[in-house]
Amino acid sequence: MTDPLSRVFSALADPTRRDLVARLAAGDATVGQLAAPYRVTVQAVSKHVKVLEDAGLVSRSGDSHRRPVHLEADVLDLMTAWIERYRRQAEQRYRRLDAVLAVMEEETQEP
Amino acid sequence: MTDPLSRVFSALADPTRRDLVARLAAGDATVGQLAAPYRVTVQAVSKHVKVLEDAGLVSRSGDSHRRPVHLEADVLDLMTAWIERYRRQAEQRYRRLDAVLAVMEEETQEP
DNA sequence: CCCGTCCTCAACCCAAGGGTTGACAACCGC
DNA sequence: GCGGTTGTCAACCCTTGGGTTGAGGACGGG
Repeated sequence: MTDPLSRVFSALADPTRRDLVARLAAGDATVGQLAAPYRVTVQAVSKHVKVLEDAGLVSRSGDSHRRPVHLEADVLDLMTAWIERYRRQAEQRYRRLDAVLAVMEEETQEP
Repeated sequence: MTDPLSRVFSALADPTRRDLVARLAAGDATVGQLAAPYRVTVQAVSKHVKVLEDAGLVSRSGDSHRRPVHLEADVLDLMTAWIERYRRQAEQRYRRLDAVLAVMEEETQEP
């Protein structure tokens, strides 16, 4: 599971991590702030943040100890690009099928 | 992990399953046809298809034994909706930050 | 300078996931 | 109706993943 897309999808497969992303969309935050609302330990949240970081969804620019976690929204586009590609392809198939059905309908009406 | 969004993200976290989706976007196919290109056993592919089905990404309308697997593209919108929501929110934050910086710039120029 | 706070690393536990083999049910062609 | 093809179920292996506790490292405010 070394490919970037798998990491991103896998990172967002967890509800806690999706919640982290949702909250980080509203602004940067430290690990402590992020961990506060949950009942899990700070260590667990730290792990989650690391997973998000490895997926490129999040960054911590500073080298300080109490550095804020920052959402990297660009990576989200990677997913949307993948998804949209196949959604559109499938949609096109439907349209083509509709066209075929329309032609068939026409042909039955004038033999 | 019972929530739909987690299931969808988790389903697409696997490269093989993403490939299945990609191929199904081009048209329906049976499990056998789907399994052919891979080196894993048919049972493994059958499992993958079941995961996609549980996530709602795929359906098998017929009750026949050799029923074709069909991509349900609508579910992909569920993900895009989630992603876009937070991507835009983050984007807005940037714009607001830019606005603030612009105002600060202006104020320094006319004291 | 030093104490408390904040965070991470390490080791471990248990559940879930992807893979395999083996058996078996259901269908199709004949 | 029978034999081969096609797909799924079941049991099992091993790895990954989320969680915990325990220890320890690095700052920051006094």
